[in-house]
Amino acid sequence: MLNLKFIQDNPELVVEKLKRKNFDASEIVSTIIDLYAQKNKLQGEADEAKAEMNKISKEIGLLFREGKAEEANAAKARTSEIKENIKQFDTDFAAIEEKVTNLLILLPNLPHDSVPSGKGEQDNEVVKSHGDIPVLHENAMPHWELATKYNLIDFELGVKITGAGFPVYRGKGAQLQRALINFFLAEASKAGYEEIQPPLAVNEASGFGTGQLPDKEGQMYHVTEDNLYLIPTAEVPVTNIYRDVILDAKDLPYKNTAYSACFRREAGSYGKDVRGLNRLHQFDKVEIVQIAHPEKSYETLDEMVTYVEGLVKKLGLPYRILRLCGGDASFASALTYDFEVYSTAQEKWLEVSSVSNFESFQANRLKLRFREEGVKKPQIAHTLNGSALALPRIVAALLENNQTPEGIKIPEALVPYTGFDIIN
RNA sequence: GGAGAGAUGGCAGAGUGGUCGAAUGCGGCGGUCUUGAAAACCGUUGUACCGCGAGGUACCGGGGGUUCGAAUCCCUCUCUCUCCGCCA
Repeated sequence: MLNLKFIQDNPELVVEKLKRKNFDASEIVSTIIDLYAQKNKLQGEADEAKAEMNKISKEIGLLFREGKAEEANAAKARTSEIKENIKQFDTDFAAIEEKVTNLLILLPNLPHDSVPSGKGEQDNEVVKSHGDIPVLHENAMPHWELATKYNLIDFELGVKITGAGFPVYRGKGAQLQRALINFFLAEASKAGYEEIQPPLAVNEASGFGTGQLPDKEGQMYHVTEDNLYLIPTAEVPVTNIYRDVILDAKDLPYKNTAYSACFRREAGSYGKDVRGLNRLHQFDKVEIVQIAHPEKSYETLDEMVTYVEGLVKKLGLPYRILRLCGGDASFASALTYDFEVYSTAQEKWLEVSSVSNFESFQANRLKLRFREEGVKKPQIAHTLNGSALALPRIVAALLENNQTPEGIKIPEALVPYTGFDIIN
C-alpha cells in the first residue's frame, strides 16, 4: 500500500512511475487526492464539534458538582444539536476513509528506476547467465519419468490421497527433499539468518499484512470453520512477526529464514506447464526475509541476490538472473530479480527463486516501523524477501540435468545432507 | 466438547460514570552525585490524524448502544488463560 501523504505530495510522479507497470493510475490518484481533501475538511469540522462537546460536558460536570443543577440542565439542552452533527461527521468521515482505503489497495507499488519497461516475460532483462547446459545421453528423460523410474515421487498416489498437485515423495526422493531443506537452512544460518519455524496457517490480519488479502484470496486455501488460511509462502507468517512493531534503527537489518510447506490453489492455471513438479498445490520452500533501513534496502537486495546465486552455484545448476520488467513484476514489489535454472530434458528455464524489495509497500500495511536514535517520530521500514530456494523445480532440474546412464548424480555440496551420491 | 475467569501504555498492574491519555512499580532515556560504575535522588518516557503554530481530535481487544459525559454501565463478536474431557 502506498503512503497517502506521498501520493498527495507527488501525484504526477506516482502516475508516471506506474505507467512502467502498465497501470493507468491517473483516475485513482486524482480521486484519492480529492477524497483526501474532503476527509481533512471533515476532520477539521468534526474535531471542532467534538472539542465543543468535550468542553460543555466538562462544564456540566463542574456545575453539578457545585449543585447548580438548573444551569447544568440548560447546558445539556445545547448539546443535542452538536451531538447530531458529530454523528453525521463521523458517518461521512468513515465512508470517505473506506473509499480512500479501497482505492489505495488498488495501486501497485512504484517500480524502482532500474525496472525495465515491458509487457511480460519476454521483456525481462537477463542480468547474468552462468553455467553450461549439459549435453544429455540418448534416451534422457524428463523428471516425471525419472521420478517414476527410480521410485522417487508418486504423482498418482498423491491424486488418490489428496488430489492433483500433491505429490508423494518416497525413498530417496523423500530423502533428497529433506537434504535440500537442511542444506538451504544450514546455508542461511551461516549467512546470518535466524531460523524460524512458523505456523503453516495464518489469520486474516496476517493475510492482509503481507498483501494476500483481500486481492489474492482465491489463491489461498481457506479453512472456513476457523477462518484461517494455509500459507502460500513462509513470507506471510515470518513477515507478520513484524506487524505492528516499532524497531530500533540500530537493530536493523533483521534477517530471518524459514522452511515451510507452501499451499497454493493455483486456480485457473491448469493445462499449461503443470506437468510433474513444475506447478504444485503443495511444495516445500526455504524463504529468506529481511527488514531493512530504507537507505540500505537496495544494498540488502544485492546481498540477497548474491546469496541465492551462491546456492544455485553450489548445486551446479546452469542459471540466469532476470530483472523483471514492469509488466512481469508483482503488484507489491519495487524491484524483483528472478532466478531460473535450466531444465535440460524439458528444454526450458524454470523459475526457482524470486528476490524482491518491497520498500515500504508491505511495511505500510503492516505498520512496521523503526525509530532512529534520538528521533521521536517512527519511520516505515523496508521489507525484502526471496526464495532460497523453492524445492520442486530445483529437484526437477537436478534430476534431469544430472541423469546419466548409471543413475542420477547428487551434487557434491548436497552429499553430506543426502548421505548418498547417486540415485540408481 | 463442558464449566469458569479475563483482555488497560515496552512489561507488570491500579482504576467501576466527570479535572483519566490513564496511578504505582519495573524497564528505557536525560541529569545530580562519583576517578569510573553501581546504589540513591531528580526529571522525562505511547501511537495516529488535523493544524504554519498555539493547539485540537481519536485510541484502555473489535463493533454497536445508554448518557451532557464511558477504560468504567449494557449488547455483541474475537481472542487469551484456568479446570474437566479428549489427544500427538
